[in-house]
Amino acid sequence: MASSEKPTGPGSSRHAAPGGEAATRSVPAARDRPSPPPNNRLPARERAYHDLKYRILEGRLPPGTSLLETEVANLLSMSRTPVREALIKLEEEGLVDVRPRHGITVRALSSEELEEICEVFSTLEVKAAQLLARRGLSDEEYARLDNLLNQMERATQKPDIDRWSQLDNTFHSEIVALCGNARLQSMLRQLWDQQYRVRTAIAPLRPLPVDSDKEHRAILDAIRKGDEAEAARCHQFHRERADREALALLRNPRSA
Amino acid sequence: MASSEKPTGPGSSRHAAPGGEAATRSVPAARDRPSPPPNNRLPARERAYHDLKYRILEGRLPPGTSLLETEVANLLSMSRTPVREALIKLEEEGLVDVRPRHGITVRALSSEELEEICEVFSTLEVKAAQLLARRGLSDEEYARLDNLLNQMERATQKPDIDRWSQLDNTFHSEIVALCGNARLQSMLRQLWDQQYRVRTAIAPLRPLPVDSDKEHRAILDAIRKGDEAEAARCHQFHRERADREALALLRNPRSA
DNA sequence: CGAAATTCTTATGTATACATTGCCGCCACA
DNA sequence: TGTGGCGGCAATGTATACATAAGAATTTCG
Repeated sequence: MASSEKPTGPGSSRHAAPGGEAATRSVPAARDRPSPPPNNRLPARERAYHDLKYRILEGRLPPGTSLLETEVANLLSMSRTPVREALIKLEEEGLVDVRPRHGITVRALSSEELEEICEVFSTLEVKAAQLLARRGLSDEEYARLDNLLNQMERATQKPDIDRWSQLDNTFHSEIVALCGNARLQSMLRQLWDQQYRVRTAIAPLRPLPVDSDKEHRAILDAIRKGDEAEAARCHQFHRERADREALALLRNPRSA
Repeated sequence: MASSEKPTGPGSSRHAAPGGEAATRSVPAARDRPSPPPNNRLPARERAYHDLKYRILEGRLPPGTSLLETEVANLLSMSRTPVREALIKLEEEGLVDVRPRHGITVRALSSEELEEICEVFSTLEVKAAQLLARRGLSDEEYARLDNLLNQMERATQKPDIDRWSQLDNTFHSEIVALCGNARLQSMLRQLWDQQYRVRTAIAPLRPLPVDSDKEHRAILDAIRKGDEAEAARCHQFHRERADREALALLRNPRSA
């Protein structure tokens, strides 16, 4: 629920950056690589928030890093006040721990916590697929998703895992974005951020995603047919398999 | 007006997590009436946070109320700094809107938003029941839940709707607390707070909860048996019926 | 030598002063 | 009468000064 991107705000059109990219896509591709902090004339608090979040997600402030408020303020060349305010948000979002006399610490997820997050994440994403099946897809939307899957299959064949991962993120986040429940979307977004580092860490280690490609097809077909139960089942199957795979990769530290 | 706090004893927050660092965040005896702000020697920011949250949930700051930072600071007899920090958290939790030159506004949920929240809430609560069925219940835990249901049935017969509602909250929050997923629990807690005013508003209007009593039994039985699918199905059925009822009550403004 | 108390350091919590900037109303002009 | 610009106001954003209290270090007493 980052206040910088209000999910539903009825009249909440924040003074958008003069970049003017918002109007092209109806839905800002929710989940993807973290965007670099906007250098615009944003208030310092926002700069601090985005900048810190970016550094954390990118791993430039790795888990366990611990800094004093003053150090962060110096790092960002501003006073402690906006830094504190940004840190409150980051803490609320679960990205940092604030321990009153020991500075702030970039949160490291234990594998239990990661599992908990995965569980919630999957539950909600499955729900999104189900809702989308209920809501239905326009031809245009279907074409877009179909196109994504085609690209992914091509990426699998090359193979270009990096590109595939990116498309995969897009596919999943599109489904969530289209499902029509903004709250669901924003909660997933937050959980995504919390997992981000881990996911990117294991992405290159994954086996060729042929299974995923097939499962994605099944999900899209079920959604297209408007078969809620089937969509939920397919998506759940997909998530469970993928999460099992991911958690296994994490436990086997073959990453080094 | 029996506002007897602490319905759950000190033994209820038994998290058998292997990691010893479970003390990251206090486990606020799940879901219940909002507790009055602790007058202890808490930092001002915390006082502001709890105090405002309490007032909002209790309806003493009704939706739509709008105040300037300075006004809030005066109201709470402290400077703007801790107030701002508290407001950031409240905004992040979706309880207030902060519009840069117009002060803060206590958030009013549209019925669409409420529906969205319900959807997410139900999804997660059903998951909690499923997880709990998987994890299993100790005899002591079962006895406690069983006891709750007995009390509820008695409350239904009297009838004492107020007490029933309170027990109902306890039952549901116990299930969530026992399910073992702390993240799930905290997200549900937050969604609960967002719905709180609405729920309490319609609670007295509901018909006699005989259906709910039966459904609760079915849920508890399924959990006891360790039948995940059945537990999920029962809980989902329960939630869907209850939510439908609640949303219908809301649309018919017989409340006046 | 060890433990406890006391002082000392310093990070944080809070207040306040100051800068900034959006907003409102007023007035000139068409 | 409607519109657009301008000036003043006042609320917020930010910096900084100060109070407080948690740890750390040191010293003293057993």
